[in-house]
Amino acid sequence: MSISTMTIGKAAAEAGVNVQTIRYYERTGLVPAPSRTPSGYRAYGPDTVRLVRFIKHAQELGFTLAEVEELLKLREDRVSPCADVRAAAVAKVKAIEWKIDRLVAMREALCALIACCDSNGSARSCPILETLDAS
Amino acid sequence: MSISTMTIGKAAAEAGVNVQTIRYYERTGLVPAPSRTPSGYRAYGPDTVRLVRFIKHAQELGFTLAEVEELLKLREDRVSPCADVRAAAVAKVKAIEWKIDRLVAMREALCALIACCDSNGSARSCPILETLDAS
DNA sequence: TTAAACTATGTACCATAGTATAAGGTCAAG
DNA sequence: CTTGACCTTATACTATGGTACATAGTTTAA
Repeated sequence: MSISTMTIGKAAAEAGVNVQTIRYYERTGLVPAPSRTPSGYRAYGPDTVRLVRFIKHAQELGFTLAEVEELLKLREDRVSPCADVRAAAVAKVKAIEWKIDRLVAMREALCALIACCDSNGSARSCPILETLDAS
Repeated sequence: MSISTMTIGKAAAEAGVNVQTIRYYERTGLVPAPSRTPSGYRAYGPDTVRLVRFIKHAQELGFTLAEVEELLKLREDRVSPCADVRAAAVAKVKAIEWKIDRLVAMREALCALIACCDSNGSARSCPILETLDAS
């Protein structure tokens, strides 16, 4: 194990996931297979920790692993013919903006609910369903 | 089937889901069991369609069905002692704001990627991982 | 009045994203 | 030089969110 490489246990701890999760990502091709020590132990550099953290952050935002893979492909392909890559990135931005808009609407609805709760008025119609109803 | 009630097929079509999905939501308690026609057919009013659409919208924003249930409970409980409900709503708002912030960061990263793609410069480091790295 | 198109229940299956377990090999500390 | 904490592969199991299928009853339109 050279300097600045680590075992899977260390990498998993640093990334805040468990060991099996990293192996699962490797199996599915989301995280590249690392080099091995002479005895067969996986030897990870800090990039893998960053990558796994990225995956977790993206998942918390509601991206599936398949979508994360797309995002990662954008990064990898950015040197090659730009047209497709750019289109994919633009599509992702649109999807993200749609999510942001809907989350903002949901926040407004919840804040209205809280305000209504504060003023303790009699129960009228719920602002959540109303706001989210508009597709 | 009275006026303004519909069969499960009609309700599912209006909500844009399939029939089994509504039955699944009923089984899990997410959607209330509707009244039945004499022959045992479920008779839905327009509220169910709205509810199912709400669930689908919330899911698209990355909320799990369990979280959707929480959101719906906020609505139902809003007449009862406000303290807990308010706290739950505030917590949800915080979670939503966290999602918004991260999505904005992700959008910025992707826009930077697009800009870099447009200017067609030589490949430097990827802005996606950098921006999302900050937890 | 009968065939198509719906509905009912119940059970089984699917994809996604892991998590656990078994059976064994490796390494570092006492 | 062994004990315990780590690593290996392989396989099985879990939870979530449905989806499909089998079997049967109902409704509707030609």
